[in-house]
Formats: sequence, C-alpha cells, structure tokens
Amino acid sequence: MNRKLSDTYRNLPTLADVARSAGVSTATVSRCLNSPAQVQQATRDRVLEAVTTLGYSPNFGARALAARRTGTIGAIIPTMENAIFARAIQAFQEALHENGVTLLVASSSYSPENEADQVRTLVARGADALMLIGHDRDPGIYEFLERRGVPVLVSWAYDPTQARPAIGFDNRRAMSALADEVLRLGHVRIGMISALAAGNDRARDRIEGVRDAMRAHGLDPQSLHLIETPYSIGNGAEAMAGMMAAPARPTAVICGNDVLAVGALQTARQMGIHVPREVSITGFDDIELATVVAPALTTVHVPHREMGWQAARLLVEMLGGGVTPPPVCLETELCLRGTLAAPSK
Amino acid sequence: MNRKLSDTYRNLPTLADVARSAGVSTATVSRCLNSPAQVQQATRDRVLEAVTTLGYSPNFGARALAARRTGTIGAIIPTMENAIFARAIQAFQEALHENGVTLLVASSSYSPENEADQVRTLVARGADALMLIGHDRDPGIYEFLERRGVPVLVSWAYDPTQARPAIGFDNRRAMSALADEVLRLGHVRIGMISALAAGNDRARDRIEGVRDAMRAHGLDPQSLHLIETPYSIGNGAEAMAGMMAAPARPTAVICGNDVLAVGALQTARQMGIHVPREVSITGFDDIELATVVAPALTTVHVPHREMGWQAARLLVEMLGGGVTPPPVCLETELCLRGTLAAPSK
DNA sequence: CTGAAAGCGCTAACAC
DNA sequence: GTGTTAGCGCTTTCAG
Repeated sequence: MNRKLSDTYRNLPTLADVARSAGVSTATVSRCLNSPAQVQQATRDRVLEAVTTLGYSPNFGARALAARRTGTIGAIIPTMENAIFARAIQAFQEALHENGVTLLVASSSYSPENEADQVRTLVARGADALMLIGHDRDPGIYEFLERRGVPVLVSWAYDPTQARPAIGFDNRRAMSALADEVLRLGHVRIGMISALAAGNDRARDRIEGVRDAMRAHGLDPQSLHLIETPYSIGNGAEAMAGMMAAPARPTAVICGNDVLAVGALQTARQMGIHVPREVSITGFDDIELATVVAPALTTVHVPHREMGWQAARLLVEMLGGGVTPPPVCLETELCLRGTLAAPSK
Repeated sequence: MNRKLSDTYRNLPTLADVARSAGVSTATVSRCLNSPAQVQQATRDRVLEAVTTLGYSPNFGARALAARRTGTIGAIIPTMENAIFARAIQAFQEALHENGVTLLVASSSYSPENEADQVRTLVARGADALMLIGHDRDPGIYEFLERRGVPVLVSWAYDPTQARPAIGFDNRRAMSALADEVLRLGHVRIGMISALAAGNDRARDRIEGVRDAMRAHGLDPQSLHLIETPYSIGNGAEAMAGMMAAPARPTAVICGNDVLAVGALQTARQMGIHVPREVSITGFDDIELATVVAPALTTVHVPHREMGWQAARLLVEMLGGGVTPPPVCLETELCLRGTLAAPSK
C-alpha cells in the first residue's frame, strides 16, 4: 500500500488492479467492459469476478478523456416547472438510458441568453450531443456547436424549410386545424392568448395558424385580438381578464397552450362568465391539466412520449453513425371537449 | 499542423495551444482559469485574450481526471411527470448553477431497484455528490456511496432519528396538523388515499400523522379506511370511486398528496357527490394544481423552492469543506381552502 | 508569481 | 484472443 493519495483516504480500485487480480492485461479488462464479445468466455468470467470482488467501477474522467466522448446528451428545455415538457423528457431519458446514454437536463426559463449560456455549460460538461426545443435561436449558437462537432437535434417543431435534424410537429397546421373548428362553429370575434413570440417559433407558428384559419373563413386576420404573455396559469388568467374587459368581447379565446388556457378558464369562472356558453376557450398540448379542469379543455393532443423516445432514437443514431437524419414530422390530434361550443346567438 | 487526429477533422485548441499562444506555461493558463487571483494581472489578460481568440474551452474528461472531481451533482427523484418535484428541482438547479455545479437529474419511477440502478449510473457518470428523496432505501446503497466517498443529502424528509445530512420537513407532524383540523370539524368516518407505503417513508409518515390525530381525538386509528395506490390523478380517482362505493362512506378523505386529491375530486364530481358538503377532500404539497381545481384544495404547503435552494447550499458546503451538516427542518403551513368543511348533519 | 514535469485511469491502435 | 504501450488534456506539487 504505497499509493500517494494525499488527504482523503480513498483508494478505489483501478483497471490495473482488476487486471492484476485477474491475471490479464488492462486492455482485456477494458474489452470485457466495453465489447465483451471480443473476449473469450473463460477470461471474461475471471475478469468480471475480479471486478465484483474488488468493487471496481470505471473512472468517468479517465474514460471520457481516452474515449473522447462522455456518453452524455444534454437537453435544454424552456421550463421544468410545468408539465409541458415533463412527459417528453421522461420518455427521452428512459430511451437514452436503455442505450447507455445519460441525460443532462437544463432549463432556459424561456430566455435566449440563458439558453446560450446553458449550451456552453452543457458542452463544457462534455455533452456529446444536444437536444434543443425549436429552431429559433442565434445562428452563432449553431456555429459554435458545429465548430465543436456537437450534433444538435431540434424538437417540438417541424419546419420543412429548416434542414437540420428535427423531430416535431407542424405547430402552424395543428393550430390552424383547431382554429378552423372554432370558426366553423360560427365564432367571429376571436381572441388569442399566446406565449411571447420573440425567440419562440412554436408560439409564432401557432399564431400564424390561427390567422390562416381566419383567412380561410373570410375573416380579417388583423382583427385577431392577440395578447402575448409568458407561460403561466397566472398570466393566462390576467390576460383573460383584460380580454373580457374589452368593449367587444371575443366569443372564443384560443390559447397558445393548456397552461394559459387553464388560467383563462379560471378567470372566466371568477368573473361569472359561463364556459362555453358565453365564451369558448381552447388550449394546446393536451397535458394532464386539460382533463382535470371542468369543463375539460378542448385542445390539440401532442404525442409527447413518442416525440421523446423518437428524439432519443435519432440522437443515438446521429452519435453512432455520424449520420444526419432528415426532419421527422409527427401527427397531432384535435381533442374536442367541453370548453368549445357554438356562440350563443 | 501535425496532429494525428484520425478521421473526424476536429482540432480543438488545448491548454498547450493557449499557453504557446500567450507565451506562458500550461500551468499558468490552468491557474488563470481556476484561481485567477494567483496570477499577475498582466499575464492573466494576455492568457484570457489567447483563450478567446482561440475559442478555447477546457476538455471535461481531462479536467475531471486530473482534478478528481467533475463539478456535477446527481439527483434522483421519484418522477418528473408531475409537478411535485419540479419546483424544488428547478430551484435546486438554479442554485447549483450559480455555484458552478451542474445538476444531473434521473428519475426512479418510485421503484427501489430502479433507484439503486440510477445511483450506480450517476456515480459512474462522475457525480461528486447525490441528492436523494427520503431516507428509506437499502442500506447497501448508503454503504456503496460511503465506500466511494460520494456524499449524500436526503431531502423531502426530516427525521431526527436519522443522522445523515438532510433537508426536509416533518411529514408526520405536518399531516397530523392537517388531520387535526379535519377532525376538529367533527368528521368521524375518515378515509385516506395514500401513495404506496413500501419503500416510501414520506408516505408512511403521512399515514402515521393521520393516525396520531385520530388518537388525539379519541378515535380508533384502526378505523381509518386506507387505500394505497401509485401517485397519479387516475389512481386517485379510482381509489376514490372504491371508497365512495363502500357501505359507510367516509365524510372526509385525506389524500397523501395533491395529485391523488385532484383525482378524488374528479371522481366526486363525476359521481355527483358535492364537495365539501357531502365529502371533504384534502391534499398535500400545495402544487399549482391545488388552486386550479374548483373548489380549491385544502392542503399542506411545502416550501419547495426553499428546500431546493437550501439543498444546493448544503451540498456545496459538503463538497467544499468535507463537512457533515446536521439535518435541517423546514416548516410547512396549512392551506385551508374550499374542499374542507364540517360534515353535514 | 511562474515553469517543469509527473501523473490522473482508461482506450485503442498495433503487434503477437 | 490477448498483451503492450502511447497518448487523451488537464491539474498540481515542487522548484525557482
């Protein structure tokens, strides 16, 4: 026992210890751990036994240094505080875990500067690849990642004009389909409560989706009463209050997501405005919240779990083969529930 | 340019490149980055300039290997799918980030085996320390961490009989206070919908809290109609349906957390049972959901954000000084809202 | 305050 | 199949 580990008395076994104990070379031990097929059964058994008796576990830094990769993927989501991204991230993590990849999650709080910062942090932490939400960000970020050879997968958005790998859905078309449903019922005065559109392509696309539908129904898209506010139930409630105080109240309020919609619903209840008789409200995402409120929220179902696990699949593919898969478009689905009805005449 | 980087053309600058470019040794560059105070202003400026012009960023693996730490802390929470842990984790992450520490989050899906697996994964990923929820787990896990010199902080639970570092609240006392409030209103037939108690000390403590209150009010704790079920709105709803179908319905149903309570509320609504006139329902945690439902949920407020950031503070302390801080107990608060009332006679 | 140099523990050619 | 060995890029004594 003549190691020179200074103060902290921590003498963890190393590859060399295992090799010695099993009477093989370090290379063989390494192979047993990384590509067992290359090692003879008998040798392997001996080595694995040594591993367990010594309680060996590889040193992360050393491995990362020598292999030039960490087996870690970073994801930056706008927020962890509500359920919007939770389900997808959970599925994403599970699928990555099955492939021996660890997920590092960070959140940007919907701030572009914050996100840029997190990108740098994750790369500095050795993320082999990144999963980001939406395409819309400073091109410098993409250049930085390119230069460092860190592949990126964009998720939550499908935009055929963007060539980079992506898995998502067509926010504009999905919202347009929902708005079409609203307009077909005869609503003419339309309100919309959206997330802040700056730096958020999903929010912008959803707004445009509503305008598309208005055009298709012969309405002036400029007549859309639009309020932008950060995502939160409270903000949705506040925006709704403003909207309902206006002289010509909309008869239908389309919300950029379920969280805002639930806030709007809350305000309607407080103001004694009946939903859907006096005002219809719709959401987007179909998170659990949507079916918990009464009446249940009409919304657009997003295949969160599938998006999560497919994202993992794509990323693992990108890392393994160095390939650049084409963008994947998932289908969304209209959920017609209690908060939408024809305007009362 | 005579590097031997094989196929992938990726020639990122190294410490040595920076040193050469700035005309100093690698040691000096390292110091500039890690303890700038030790370097003369002029030298430092020169080095930092070289860093930016070369676009240098340290290699994670190399740094981890040489420094024998990664600057990463792992957290394992039971689930990311609902908001119970979201707020605390968000605060935890923010506070760690401010201290230059990166958070690695994993979830166990409330499965002990899964958790044990994640512990090993996180340690293998180089986590310098771990944050776990609750004390209750196989002692082997604590031994494993001890042997590897990985400090642990338990959170979400305060149990004075456990010596290890912890930050949480007294689940038993908090639930007892809530149950006391219920019983004081005159409820006698009490139901409880709890999370699975096996391997979950928080759930067990909350059940005992209810029983404590019953004893204090002269009721037989055995008369508590208890149903255990995994956390989810759907399961809460189902348990409630079973409970309301029983011959002698409880007049108050105490739920182990808000998620279950919201499910119970949903069932009551569907069955046309008025809350709180015909049955009172209470939750625990005070997540956003609690105020979104109607009537709003009577529950126990848990200081999630504070728990998160204090956990970060403690962990940073433990890593820095090698100290073992004593357990910290936070206060919870009763939130009396619409779902609780005296039983109708 | 700065430089020289010895590793940190592991992987991946390459040789046998 | 298995062994040898040269690094991977950085931190950290130890001298100066």
